[in-house]
Amino acid sequence: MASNIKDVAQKAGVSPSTVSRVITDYPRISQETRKRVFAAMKELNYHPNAIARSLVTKSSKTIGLVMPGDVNQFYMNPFFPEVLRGITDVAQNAGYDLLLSTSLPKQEDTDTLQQMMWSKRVDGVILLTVRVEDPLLDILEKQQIPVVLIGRPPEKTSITWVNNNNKKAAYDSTMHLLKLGHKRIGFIGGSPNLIVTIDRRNGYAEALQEFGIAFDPNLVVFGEFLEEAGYMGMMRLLAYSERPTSIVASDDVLAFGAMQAAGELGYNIPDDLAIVGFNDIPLAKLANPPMTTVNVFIQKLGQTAANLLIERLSGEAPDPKVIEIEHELVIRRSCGAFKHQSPFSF
Amino acid sequence: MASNIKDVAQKAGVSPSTVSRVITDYPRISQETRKRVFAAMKELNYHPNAIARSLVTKSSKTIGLVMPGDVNQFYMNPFFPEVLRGITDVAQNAGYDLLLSTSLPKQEDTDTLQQMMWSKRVDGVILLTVRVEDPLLDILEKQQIPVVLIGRPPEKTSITWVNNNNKKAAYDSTMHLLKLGHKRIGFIGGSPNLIVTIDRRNGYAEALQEFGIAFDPNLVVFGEFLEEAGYMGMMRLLAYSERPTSIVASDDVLAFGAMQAAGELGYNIPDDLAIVGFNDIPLAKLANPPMTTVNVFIQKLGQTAANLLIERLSGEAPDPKVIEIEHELVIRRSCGAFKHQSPFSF
DNA sequence: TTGTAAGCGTTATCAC
DNA sequence: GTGATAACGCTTACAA
Repeated sequence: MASNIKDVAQKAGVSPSTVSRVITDYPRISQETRKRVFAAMKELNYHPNAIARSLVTKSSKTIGLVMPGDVNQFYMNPFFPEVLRGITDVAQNAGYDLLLSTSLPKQEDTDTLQQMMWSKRVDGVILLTVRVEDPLLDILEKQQIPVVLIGRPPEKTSITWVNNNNKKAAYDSTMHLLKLGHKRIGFIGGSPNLIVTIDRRNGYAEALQEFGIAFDPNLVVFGEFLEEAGYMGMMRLLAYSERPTSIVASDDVLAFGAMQAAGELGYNIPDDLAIVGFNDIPLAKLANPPMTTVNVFIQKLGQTAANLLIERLSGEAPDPKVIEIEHELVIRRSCGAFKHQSPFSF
Repeated sequence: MASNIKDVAQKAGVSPSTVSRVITDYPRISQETRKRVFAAMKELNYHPNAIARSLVTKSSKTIGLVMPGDVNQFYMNPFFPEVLRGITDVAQNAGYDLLLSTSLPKQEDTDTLQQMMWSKRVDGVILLTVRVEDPLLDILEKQQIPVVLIGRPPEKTSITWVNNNNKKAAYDSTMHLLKLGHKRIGFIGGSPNLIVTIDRRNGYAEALQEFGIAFDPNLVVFGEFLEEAGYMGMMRLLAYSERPTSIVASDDVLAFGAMQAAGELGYNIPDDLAIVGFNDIPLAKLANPPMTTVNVFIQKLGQTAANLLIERLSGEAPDPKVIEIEHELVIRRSCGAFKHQSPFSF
């Protein structure tokens, strides 16, 4: 059933190499034979075997995607589809496919990465987030193939990465609350073993310090990047004897959970409790009240990472690069700065 | 740098075939040589070339994922990460990786599918949703490799598919509103060129009919599966001279948009306007008020599809199969049935 | 402009 | 238990 290049060659009355040349758009080939070859390909319903081609060209035109730790949980945060959107966008225009490598629950993700890097199934890898003391980084140092990180590696490395200035971003949103007059500001962080969480916490702390407000560990909680964590975190903060008047959540999903908890417990947002989120997910503007949040341009993060990787793969830009994606505080009603605003413009 | 099976063989003092046998866990091999081979592999930092292996075994241990039409938009709906979660879960346990094929914007997705199916890069394909008169189905009929559909194909086909009973599900949620006394029920549908949208609309219509309520086309709107569409759709329905007292939205994201519009325009939910959504996305319970919605067990949809495909790939279950995933109406406050309920239990 | 032949790194078949 | 050797389907010098 499945025909190969030899069949086509025979039917077209040419050699396999000629067929190969037609497939790969080799210029010096006569229109006549090209036409004959195409006809034969069509007649035999021929489709090139990408595997065989990869074996000889040593390129799979595929980008590997790796997420450390619990993949399941990573998928659940709206960050994932958004960053994937950016990566896909660039990849498809450059003719690359995407391989999601799925490590077994028991298997170390380091093994998965190793396999991916050495198996020749991908030309390059994008690592989607970075943990504190991430063992994957050691592997990446001895990279076998080009790698781009989304997120900040903990130390100086020779790896290319793209990231927001998360510290500054959290600083900005905290500062926004401080300027609105808040003195007791809580922080609800995501997974504490992710660098991004640490950076945002530090930005929060720095803003407080700049306002001469003592850092109170009882006002800081961490969880996973899930609604539940925001809900529970808010509970804890509100139960504190010196409860906060506002919250910096390091993720919109956390902020949603926090808003729900606050609402249930009889607090009005933003009057009793101002909340600022992170990421500006599509539903943020539909929250009640619409959520003030930091847009970190996730899609651009993905696009930039994919672009950097593809540049490397094309032989350009061999040096490790660092690119910072901008962020922007999107002020809506949950922080009390506005009273009304429609989420859509006509 | 990169070593191959020959290098390992040489270093271990055995033949390449023996090394291959060690790699593939061939039983009849002496512990002695096995140990020597492993040592050599480690010393040379050898990793098998998956491409070369695929070429001869004719299997890539990879499942292809295809979504028709605008990939970008598909990613944006929470359905995507959730179904992917289910697929990943099963795939990783069976040792399969996932390939996201990204068709160029201009390129027909039929071409992309063809390429994927013939290029030998994937062993099977999961098609993530089905359009009305989907041209991809014609291609799938002449399947080259096993395929599983998520969603209902429009006619009798010889393809394996898994789906919710979307008609029944919409019937159930509409019936719920009817039993609460609603007579004017609006329908906000997603993309009208998707089978799932049509099925849900039909279930809605059937319930009305059963209650002897005339179908009013002015109470039915369609859009994309995005917040904006729900917002705009709601506007249109509320502007109607005989405005609805309740809404069946065929997606939670649409319902969010609809709730936002209603709120802005001064309607109280559920008192002035009851709303029922679809999918039970994580944020549904955090809506204000918490959203009544149909849980369609998206993750299970993905798991089942992956399982069916992998069964086929393992040589089992060669006949086309159809599996229906259950659904469940999750009653929260947006339809007025309850007044209060906490989204989390302790 | 086209053909011949070697080789990409494996596994499978058949010996021994 | 282990080793030669021939594929797998393609690209790419090198020749013509």
